[in-house]
Amino acid sequence: MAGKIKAIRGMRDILPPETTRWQAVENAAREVFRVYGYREIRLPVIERTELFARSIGTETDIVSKEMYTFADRHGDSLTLRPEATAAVLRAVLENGLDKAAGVKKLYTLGPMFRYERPQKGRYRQFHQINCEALGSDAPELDAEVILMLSDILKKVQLGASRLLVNSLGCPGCQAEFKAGLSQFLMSKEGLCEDCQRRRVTNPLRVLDCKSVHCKEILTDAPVLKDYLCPDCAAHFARVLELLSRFGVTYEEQPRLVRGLDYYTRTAFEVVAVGLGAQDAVAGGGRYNGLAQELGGPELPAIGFAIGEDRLMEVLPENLGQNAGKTVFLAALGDPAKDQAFSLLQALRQEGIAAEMDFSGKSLKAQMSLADRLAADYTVILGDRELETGKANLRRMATGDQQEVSLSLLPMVLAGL
RNA sequence: GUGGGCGUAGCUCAGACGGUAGAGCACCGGGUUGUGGCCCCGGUUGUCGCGGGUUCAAGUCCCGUCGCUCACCCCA
Repeated sequence: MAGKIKAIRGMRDILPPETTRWQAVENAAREVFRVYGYREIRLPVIERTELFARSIGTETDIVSKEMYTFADRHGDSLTLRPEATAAVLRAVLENGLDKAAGVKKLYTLGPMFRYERPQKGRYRQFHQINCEALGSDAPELDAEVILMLSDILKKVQLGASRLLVNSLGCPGCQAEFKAGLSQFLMSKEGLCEDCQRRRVTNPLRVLDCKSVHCKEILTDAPVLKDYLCPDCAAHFARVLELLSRFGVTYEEQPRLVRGLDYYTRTAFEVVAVGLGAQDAVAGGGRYNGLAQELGGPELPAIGFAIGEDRLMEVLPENLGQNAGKTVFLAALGDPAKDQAFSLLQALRQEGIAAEMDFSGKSLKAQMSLADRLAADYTVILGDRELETGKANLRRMATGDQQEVSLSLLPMVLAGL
């Protein structure tokens, strides 16, 4: 144990049967994306460091202290992606996808990396399901994206959760709010150390400080909603109206600002109960200025990320475990084994999950194995069966057994 | 980066005052010369995280170290 090489800190193996649940979630997401017109994009997990620095914001925790950054052999500074949006946008601009007609709807799945101290629901390599809709500032799109997220979460049977929404305004009103907030914060004593720094560098971040003392001070801080310009206010109202119309329950959360600098207007988060401190299973928002920030054209967009690792923690244990039937072939003696192997392949070609033992176990041991593999049926094949041309077909749940002609077995099993 | 808890068999864990390592589960075999799940019997598995110290003797005490975990922070 001492000398064995282990997975590195904050990274882990996801093993069966757990992987079945992951597949169920990913399949559900793909299906929902399909009906909403989203298509998959696959991206590198490494990008130039500058991409993230410019998009996420140098003052954010992600960029300032959580990135896996290293120099490659040519001395270029590269970073394991801490999130997907910047990379999606880079790919869109680089490949000219933004020039296509209509709203560009993309999704992507995969690992992200952040160098943080691991804890429950927080890993250094974690997995996200991401979607991005680019090319429209219409509030209907905001609503659609949130509805789609809601559909996915419903489909995977997420239990108790809350949807928090807020509007961060456009650069215009957000700047005004920041100024007002800044003034307010500067006039206050006793903010925590972090917030004293943040009130200068990024006053919005102070709003979701967890310190009870800071929260107290913030109770009569200016509220973003009061600062929204008419356009932003109307946009937000329309989004909320649509959510209500489709029966999505949400909570307005005026303190929700999120950790990335690029968000504008709609921001939202889904928190699950029973997850401990890291309870956000999904989060997202609009990022109208990001494309230009990255040297592209004006390209209003909105997206979200689902944290798969966290989501798994609260989903039903048996998610996706309703596989089709399994057949086990128990063979006695070499001639029967040989025959069984042919049958094994015949069943598999029919799409039936079939297994047998190659090691020459006793029938008892093979039955036991069939049981542990959760076989629904076991075919027993020995010299006697080879002679009569009929195998014993045993239904494991009941123990009922019947003789079936060997040549008919694949057909009979397919029909069960 | 900061704090708390914990590191004993593949897994979950027990090991009062230091005396030379156990249980359950799992796994393999037998009870049934060709029939699983229950039951019974037998068997395999450990550098007691690592290093050092105290001691006749350390899983047990002390120091250090590494790892895991939860929380702060932050976020998916």
